[in-house]
Amino acid sequence: MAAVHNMEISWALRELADILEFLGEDFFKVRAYRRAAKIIAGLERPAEELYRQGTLGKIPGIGRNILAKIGELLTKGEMEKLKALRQEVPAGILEIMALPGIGPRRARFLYEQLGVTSLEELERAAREKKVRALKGMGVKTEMEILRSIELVRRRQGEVLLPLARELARELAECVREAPGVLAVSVAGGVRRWQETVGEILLVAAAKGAEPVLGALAAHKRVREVAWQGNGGIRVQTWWGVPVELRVVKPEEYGVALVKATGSEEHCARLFALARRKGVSPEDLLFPPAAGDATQPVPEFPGAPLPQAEQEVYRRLGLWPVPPELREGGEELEAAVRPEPPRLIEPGDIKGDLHVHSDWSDGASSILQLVQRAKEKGYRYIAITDHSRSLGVARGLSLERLEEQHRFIRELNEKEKDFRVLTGVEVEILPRGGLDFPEEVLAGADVVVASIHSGFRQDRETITGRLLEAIKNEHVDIIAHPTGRLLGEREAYAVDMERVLEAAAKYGKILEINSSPDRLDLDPHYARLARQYGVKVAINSDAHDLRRLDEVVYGVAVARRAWLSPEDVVNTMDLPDLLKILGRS
DNA sequence: GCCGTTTTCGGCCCGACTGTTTTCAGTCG
Repeated sequence: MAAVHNMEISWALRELADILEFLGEDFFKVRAYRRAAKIIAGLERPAEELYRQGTLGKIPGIGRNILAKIGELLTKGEMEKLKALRQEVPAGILEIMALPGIGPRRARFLYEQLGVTSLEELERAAREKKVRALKGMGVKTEMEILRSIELVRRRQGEVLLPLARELARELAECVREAPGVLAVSVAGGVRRWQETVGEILLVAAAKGAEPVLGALAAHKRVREVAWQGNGGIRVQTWWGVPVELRVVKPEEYGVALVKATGSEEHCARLFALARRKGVSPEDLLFPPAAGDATQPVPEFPGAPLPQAEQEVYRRLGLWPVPPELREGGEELEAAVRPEPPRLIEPGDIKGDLHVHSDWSDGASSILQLVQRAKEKGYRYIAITDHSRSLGVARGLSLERLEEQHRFIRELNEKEKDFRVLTGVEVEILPRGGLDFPEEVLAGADVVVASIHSGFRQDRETITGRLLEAIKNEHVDIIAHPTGRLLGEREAYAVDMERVLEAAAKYGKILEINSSPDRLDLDPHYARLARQYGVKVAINSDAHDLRRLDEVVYGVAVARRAWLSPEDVVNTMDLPDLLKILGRS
């Protein structure tokens, strides 16, 4: 593992971009840094490796300057320019600039007019009604600022799942290699595939705790030790996520993993059940079996559980409950039944119905996407680039769309056992209606419709736009139905029950968007979808090759919603799928 | 900042929405 993680390089570049933007630097320069940050974050291999090989600078978007800055970070541990700029700009201003509705200009204006350099100071100024007095700002802006600050506060300390998984993987590896460790596993929200987490829990089995605790404390990602003792340690990391490790005696491993993985509710009910059944704590002691330590952070939802943990559930007369279900709902009642539900697994997915290519704002060519889809074992993939009105995403004009569909049809003539579906992600326009005329939509294999504008419209308006799209006979799938961006933007005001009702009536599919910052539908609505008889599609919405793999996050959402393969359209073989899409 | 190869300088990003305003600046996707 590289010493400097790709994420860390990406963060540094992004911070550089933010500061330069605040300072009023040229738009294109700022964008260049942002692009580079995104490119580095999307790399499949450590940038450090590529840098040493001399191939990092060959990637489009990484030019001489940015390459040199990355080099500095890799060799000296910091970027000179970033260090210097940090002196110039108080860190809190970047937080102000990150508020929705506040860009570089307003952040600068607030700073100059009110002298605010942090969220706290801005909040005070807003409460004292000083913001509304400024030129160009009013009561609404002031209220909006207070609301956004509230939102930021609430999500503080929560990170998206992929970041937590990455950190957990590194630290678990380190623990596994510590002396005397028999097994280690991540637990808690990460293991339950919760969408965001506030901490990472690790459980290890070892004869002696001290050397194991010491190994974690000495890890390079660890910033400081919060506490240590009694077989446990809690540390703060440089990535901002606290990590707690519990080291238990080998025979306690299974039950310790159960306790550390389930929600409080799940565990309380589980151990109440044990008492009712007269199962003593001694009856629940199971040491790790051979092979229990193979994968500390499960690679995909539905991965096999450690034997020691399975034994705990079996001893209580239950089938081993998958971590994604351990939320304290009805999973324990369900688990007394002889057969566990057949939850969807990544291997059930036969294709992706929402993918962007370099024809619009994707980074990869159609051929690359097709190649990767085949490698993943898919039978089909739909290329669904943006429609014309989404300018920033280089939305396709009518002519470009037709050209692309011609290209794809020609491609299919050479394909055997694989089908590239023509598609489009068509804008649901702010005033209602769709961005392409009927006859164009009629010509596509898959029409994905979604909202990218007018997020702040009222409930009636937004719901109305979605209902209109659902009623359109050519629309197949509503993508990211609530529009939320985790940690950035709340869902728009939508009456999801009416949307589901309409989707059921018109036979439309709702998406579980697998992007880790969307996960939209969420488990609650995904489950509701099934109750309404609405099928879902688990799509990646990938903008590059690597993100095709994010579909596991969507599968995790579906599992958390108790969905089976038959609830999900892209588990179907092509003929059945085409039938559902009305294209057979 | 990056890129190109009719190149080493000029193009790259644009339309819509929002809140504040009577004509527009700032923000966003």
